Amino acid sequence: MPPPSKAAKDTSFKETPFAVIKAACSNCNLRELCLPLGLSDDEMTRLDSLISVRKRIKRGDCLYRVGEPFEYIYAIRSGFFKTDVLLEDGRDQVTGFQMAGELLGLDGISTERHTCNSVALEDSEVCHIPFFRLESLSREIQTLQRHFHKIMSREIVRDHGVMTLLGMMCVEERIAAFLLNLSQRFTARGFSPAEFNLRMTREEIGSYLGLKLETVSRAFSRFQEEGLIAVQQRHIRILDIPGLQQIMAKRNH
Amino acid sequence: MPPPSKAAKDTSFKETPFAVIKAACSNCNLRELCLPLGLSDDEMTRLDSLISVRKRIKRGDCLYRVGEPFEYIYAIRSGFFKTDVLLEDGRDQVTGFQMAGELLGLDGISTERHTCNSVALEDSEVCHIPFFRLESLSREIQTLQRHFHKIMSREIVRDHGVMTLLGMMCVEERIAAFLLNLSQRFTARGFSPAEFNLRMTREEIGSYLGLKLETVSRAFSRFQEEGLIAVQQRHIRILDIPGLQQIMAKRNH
DNA sequence: CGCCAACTTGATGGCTGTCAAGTCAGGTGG
DNA sequence: CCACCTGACTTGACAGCCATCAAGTTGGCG
Repeated sequence: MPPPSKAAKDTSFKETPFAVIKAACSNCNLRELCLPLGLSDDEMTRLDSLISVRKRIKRGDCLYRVGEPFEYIYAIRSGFFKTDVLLEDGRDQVTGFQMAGELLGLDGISTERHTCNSVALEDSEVCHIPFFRLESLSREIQTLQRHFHKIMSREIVRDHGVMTLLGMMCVEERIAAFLLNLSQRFTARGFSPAEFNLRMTREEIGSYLGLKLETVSRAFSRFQEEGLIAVQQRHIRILDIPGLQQIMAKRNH
Repeated sequence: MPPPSKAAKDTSFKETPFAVIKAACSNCNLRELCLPLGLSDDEMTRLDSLISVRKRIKRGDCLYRVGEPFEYIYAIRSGFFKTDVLLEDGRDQVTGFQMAGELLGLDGISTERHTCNSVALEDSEVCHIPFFRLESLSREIQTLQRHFHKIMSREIVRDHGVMTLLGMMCVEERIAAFLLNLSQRFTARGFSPAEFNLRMTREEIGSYLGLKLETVSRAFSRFQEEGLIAVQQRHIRILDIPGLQQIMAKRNH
């Protein structure tokens, strides 16, 4: 395998004079979203020194699986993931979609084994952060400790949001919430809030939202008829963000 | 307000010669379930010194509310709580039920404001743990740090479980899962696995499980007809634990 | 060009929500 | 002590939403 370089997937190699930039937090454009948020240059260097491994994950491959020993927290450098859990009878549920700058693997801390599968939905790159060394470092760097705790807490709050979505929202509310959430996260990464490509199938969206794929498809079609969005396969244009927000605000009963 | 003492609610004062035992982790019978797990005597004393306040919460009162500044993590010393979130239109959802030895308030770390309400479902007693001092101490005591991280991670895993429950289980599976979970948690606290009183209404159970109260009631009645449980208002006797487990194991489709 | 996975759309049925009426248990005041 | 009241719970009838089943369409890729 060739050594990974930041520009490996760019078509315009000439625009990147430093083709073999060492991937590091300090020169990562996600540092304001990811773990290093708020660290001084010196502290960031110390965090960098933990991260010995950065790995490519091909679309469809697993980053980790249920039951595997837990050792690393993973930071997504580029790409897109889903996590899912399987019931013994074969049914499975997507528990989240993760994008660049977000952390994977927090579920494994509790039992020191992973409790879900993490699958790349497109070719991706992740930083391996040895968890026990991260704990050591966060005993020394208060800012790092605080930020890590906030990330874990944010995950809990996010899960509560999904629980309310699954517990009391109707189809249209779930889909609107899903689209607005994606839009917001793309925006935070410097992409368009109104136009993006879905990385997941209708079935995966449905699994995440507690719906069947046909129901997801129908909701997209209905939103399109109403002029809220334009859908073409996985390409989404949001035409009326306030309209989507209103769907969630109005009580249907 | 009189200083709380461990025996204050006992009817048999004569059996407790030390009527004003200082409530402390080191003499708390929940220390193996709660935050101090694995600490040495010395370390436990240091944790004790953080916990200046222990407070009674009356049934129906809030421990904290959405939007309040976050300052403490709370350990339940006795009693029973629910957490819930409100949507702007008035709908609300129970996100969890907490019992003795469990922590409350982890949701607040992320934004330093609470994101849910915590309500006592019976007269309860909680230890107030100043979070920022807990962070300091966990920078010094590795065992405490590790255990706190495990508790947060466990909360994430628990939430994933609720998401699968809400996303793909039918009514009977949800109710069976709910009863088995309660049974297991009562057992861990030295109570009967098969017989207990529910602290919450049918409506609160339904809200937690994404169902209406009538649906919960009907499911209880059906389980009773099938000889799986005996229900009388809030008193539950589980007659056939394997039977309940089977409901979750068999794929209905 | 043809295949296949992903997606769309329609028809139908079942589960669970909704509405309504009635029961039960606990607490209060006469 | 009993009547009454209230909140919680149970049960039935019905309806609506979403799952299911089925058939067709689209787009990517070998």
